[in-house]
Amino acid sequence: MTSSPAEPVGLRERKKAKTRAAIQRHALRLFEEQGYSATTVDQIAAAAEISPSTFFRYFPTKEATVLYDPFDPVLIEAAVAQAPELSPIGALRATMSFIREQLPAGEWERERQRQRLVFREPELRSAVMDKFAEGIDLLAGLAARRTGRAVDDFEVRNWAGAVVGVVLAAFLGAAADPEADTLVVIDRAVAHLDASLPL
Amino acid sequence: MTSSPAEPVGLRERKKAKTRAAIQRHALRLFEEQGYSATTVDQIAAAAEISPSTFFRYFPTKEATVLYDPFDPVLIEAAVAQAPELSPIGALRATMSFIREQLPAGEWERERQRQRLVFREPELRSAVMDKFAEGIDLLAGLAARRTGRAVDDFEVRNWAGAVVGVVLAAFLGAAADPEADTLVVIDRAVAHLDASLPL
DNA sequence: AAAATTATGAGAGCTACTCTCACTTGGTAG
DNA sequence: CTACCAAGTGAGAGTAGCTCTCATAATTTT
Repeated sequence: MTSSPAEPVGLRERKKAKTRAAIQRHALRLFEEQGYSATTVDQIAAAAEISPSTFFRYFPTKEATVLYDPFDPVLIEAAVAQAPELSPIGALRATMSFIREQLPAGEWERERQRQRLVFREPELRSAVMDKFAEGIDLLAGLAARRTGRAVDDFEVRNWAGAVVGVVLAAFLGAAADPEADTLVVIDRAVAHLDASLPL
Repeated sequence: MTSSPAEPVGLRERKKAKTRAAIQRHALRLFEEQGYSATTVDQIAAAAEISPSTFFRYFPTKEATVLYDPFDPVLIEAAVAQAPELSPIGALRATMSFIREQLPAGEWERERQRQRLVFREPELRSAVMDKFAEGIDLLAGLAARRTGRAVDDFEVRNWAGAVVGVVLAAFLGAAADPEADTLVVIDRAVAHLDASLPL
């Protein structure tokens, strides 16, 4: 029984991780160069030097190559682990500082590229929206734990919805302006919301 | 003051409207009965007694049969037309009362069915999320006009994001509970937001 | 080194969606 | 009323995403 996504040990595991990374790298590059829908799975497979059928063993769909984010679970963990005396928004903002400090510059640049791609291509944007919906549950859970309220408390859920909405608006704004620093824009947005709708 | 989409005049137009309605009706019925992905376009076409190629002349994609809402533009128009002295949230709430009063009971029941379907099927949910993103622009425009601010004003966009987020959270909650009255739930949510984050 | 496990590739098949072309039907002008 | 034009339709071919199966090759394990 293999364990959780720590670091791959056997040769097999390492090879798999490498193949997965190669597929994603080439996919993102091709999408950037020729656009998302103009790029076929066969092209990605050819670039990554695997067969098309192998592609689908690594990613369930073409769009998963863009949506897949190995840092996601790490961030959630980091958010949960923030000092318990912080308010929900405080914890959120602290997590964002954490990202900025911890993530190597190269990784962050790639992450930005991914974001631009996702918000530019309509097909991908709708897929991402789903993640924002999940975010409501996630945030409600986080806030409930910190404030001692129930997860399905009306005010908690409403608050979580407002936060996600504000972040979404900030993202959409930042995606349009390539100069904008996403994290700064989001921080400003949640700070402003927190000032009038704290929890 | 038109409460329903423009009425077709010629025989041709009427026939087209009828075909479109038939396709959508059969599609929704089949989705309800067998699930969305288990239903093929060919089945829908057969049920509506048209050829598969004709299907795509009426709807660009399979999911469009669920997403297509002829009342959408009517609602937007209604929202814009609300008394100018109302606050943005006031106008929004007034528009919802308007829906309740104007829409025949049967139509509203069908609309609820559509909503349930859309939030249950993951493929459809992500498609709908895109509409919420559009909603931010829409609301920002509405609010900007009513308050005399710019559409890309930071507070206006942030407010619009919060409203959409809160509505989204309410929708997700209402979709889970078949007893809930969607309009009431949404009204409560925006009222609560308005109390602390007015514009 | 043999055996058990697992990754891979080739290929067949399904479905959403696009495009072209010939045919029919509704609207209209003479 | 007829004759013509425009618009709606269906048949069929083709592309791409995605699934499934089966034989082969690679990696562990014994």
